[in-house]
Amino acid sequence: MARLPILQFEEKIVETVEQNPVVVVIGETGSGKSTQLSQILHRHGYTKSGIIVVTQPRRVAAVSVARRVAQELDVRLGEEVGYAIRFEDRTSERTHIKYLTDGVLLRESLSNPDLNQYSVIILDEAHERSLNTDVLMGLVKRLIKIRASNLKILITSATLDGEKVSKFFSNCPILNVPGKLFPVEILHSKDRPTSYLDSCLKTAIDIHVREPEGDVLIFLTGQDDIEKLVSMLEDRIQSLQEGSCMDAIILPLHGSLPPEMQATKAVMLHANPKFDTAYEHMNMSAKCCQLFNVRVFSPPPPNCRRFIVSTNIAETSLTVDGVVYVIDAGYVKQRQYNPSTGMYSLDVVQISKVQANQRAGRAGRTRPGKCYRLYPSKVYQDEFLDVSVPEIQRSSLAGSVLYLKSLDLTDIDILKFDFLDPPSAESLRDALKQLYLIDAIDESGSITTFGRTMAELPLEPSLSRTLMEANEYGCLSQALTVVAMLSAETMLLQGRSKSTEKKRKHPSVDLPDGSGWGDHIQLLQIFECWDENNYNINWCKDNDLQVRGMMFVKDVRKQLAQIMQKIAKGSLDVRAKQRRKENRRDYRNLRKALCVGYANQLAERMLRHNGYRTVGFKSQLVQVHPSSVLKADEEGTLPDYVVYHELIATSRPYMRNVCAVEMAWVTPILEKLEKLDTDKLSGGSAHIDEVAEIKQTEILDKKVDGDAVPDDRESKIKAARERFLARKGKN
DNA sequence: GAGCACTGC
Repeated sequence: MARLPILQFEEKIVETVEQNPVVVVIGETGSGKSTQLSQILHRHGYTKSGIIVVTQPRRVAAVSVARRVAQELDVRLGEEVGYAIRFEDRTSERTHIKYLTDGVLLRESLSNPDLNQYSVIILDEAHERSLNTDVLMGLVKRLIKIRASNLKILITSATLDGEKVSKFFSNCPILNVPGKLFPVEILHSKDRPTSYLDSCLKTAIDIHVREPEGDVLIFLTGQDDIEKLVSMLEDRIQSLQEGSCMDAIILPLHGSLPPEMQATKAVMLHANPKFDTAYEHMNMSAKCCQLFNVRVFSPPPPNCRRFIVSTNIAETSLTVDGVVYVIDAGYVKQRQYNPSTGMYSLDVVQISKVQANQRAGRAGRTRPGKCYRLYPSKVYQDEFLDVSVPEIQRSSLAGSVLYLKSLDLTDIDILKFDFLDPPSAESLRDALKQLYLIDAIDESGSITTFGRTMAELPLEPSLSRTLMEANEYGCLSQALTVVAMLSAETMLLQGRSKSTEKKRKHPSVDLPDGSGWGDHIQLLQIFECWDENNYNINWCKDNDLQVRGMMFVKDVRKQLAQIMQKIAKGSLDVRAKQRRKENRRDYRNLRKALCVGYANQLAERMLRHNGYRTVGFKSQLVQVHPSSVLKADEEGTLPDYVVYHELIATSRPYMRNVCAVEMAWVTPILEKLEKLDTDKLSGGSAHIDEVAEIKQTEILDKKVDGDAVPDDRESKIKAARERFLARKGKN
């Protein structure tokens, strides 16, 4: 193997690390930073005083990089070199180089905040700015003050972000390590196309007709566009394929393709020689096998060009060999959270410069390539952000804030926690409100005993709270199942594109329906069915459930059950097979526990129709998602109150995964909302208060569904209750 | 009566 570029910098790296507590390393693709930095420092004695730990944002990366390093050092994986990911810890007492996902490192620092066992912490791929990496950056910044004498931090980032990270760490030095990419010629379009798909199609055909062999990778935003372009390409290429040019294979690539893809991905990344066995074991459908084994991950037949039409999954998560041409439409689909409404939306946004460069780089892995950008270079220069908006500014922060509170960093004010890019004050306030409503913090913002326990569970706080309440009501086993199912929800149903939809003969007729109580109950019933069928894999297939998703649920459930056992310090009945007695008919206790956990995700039905308005947020009209199994009564009326798992704005604002609850359980929440004082919650943090005041006024200005609402919070809540009671009297 | 990019504990 050719010598990796990074090795020429070995002395420089060691010298810089020797003299500085923090070093930023800019390493382009192919520089070997992920595998070599740890080994370089190991060679220079940094494993004598502790372990060198390297974080990765993805599990496959942690595993495959660890495997590679073990190979290079000629040791057995899990001994001197190991890795730790969720459900799998392959390290031993002899481990001195350890790869892990950033989430695992956060969990570790929960029980050992100073991370004393580590002599070096390397935060790899920090430019991806995952929520966990951002929290870690804040934590290590604090750590180097405490452990100045015996801790070294390395942060790897992208060219455009290095200065900023360096500044964050008191202007620490930046080392540049070149990559091993071939040159990629960048071609910008003159104008922005009126139709991206047409423009993609034209560019792709031009390449196919004019350019020498080499695969084409096309970046689009989602499944819909991908399917459209695939069929457009098929049509067009068929019409010109009269021996005038080489053959073509057109392949879609996105996350909702069958689960076998994921497994294949892992196999490929690990370059597993047992590929064939693994492949048989995965029991692939003929189509999938064609797509992912024969086609995307192995070279095309001679005189044949592949067109891979992909989401940004091909940007970082997965590498397709043989790509020489990239077509970049310049957009990506991003999930964002709005803290004032509690609503998520999935928006198409422009990519950042870092993303654009990453995409272009995909053309230069095997030989010089070309990247066709369907936007002018002026747009790239003037409009694109340097780096994508970090996840921490696009997510609900309840989990992260609870985590930080539970660390008890007495020397740090959580609300002024030193983030590379701080989240908005509004977002922090929203997190505090959520935590207060589920008893994780008290009215002055201090973490409660409840909150500490909740922080130990690898779940969203609302679900942790549900488990704890369920434990009180004797329905822990059911609640464990529900929250585990929710953690895997997107992996459960088979990917259903419009074309596969038609092919399906019987759309899951045999699955339980939640007995009218809603989607959580249905999820519970589905798992119970599987349990009754002894976790039979064929049962999943018969019911159009992804096997991998269901297996994941089983793992999550087991992990959560273990943690709950530990917390309760006694033996709990967490068996899925537990005899379900009186609770089975109306799932009353379970629904009650969900209501307590989802105190911040409550909605009240409107008087005259089946629309709902959210309670506790700036009031909005929302609807039950059409995919829900929640049932109306004989008169066609939905339940007066529901809790929901998430609000998502697509064509309209929808509540996804709803559960019917009762008025009596809602009252305590309304009372708590009445007492809510965000100023007090944020512990008098000045900058928070300012913004809070402004927003408060905004919230109270809003009206609800045409009904004039008194202009203050207290009477608004009272009015809501009165309206409800009036309605109740009618029935 | 609708549809969803990608990760992770």
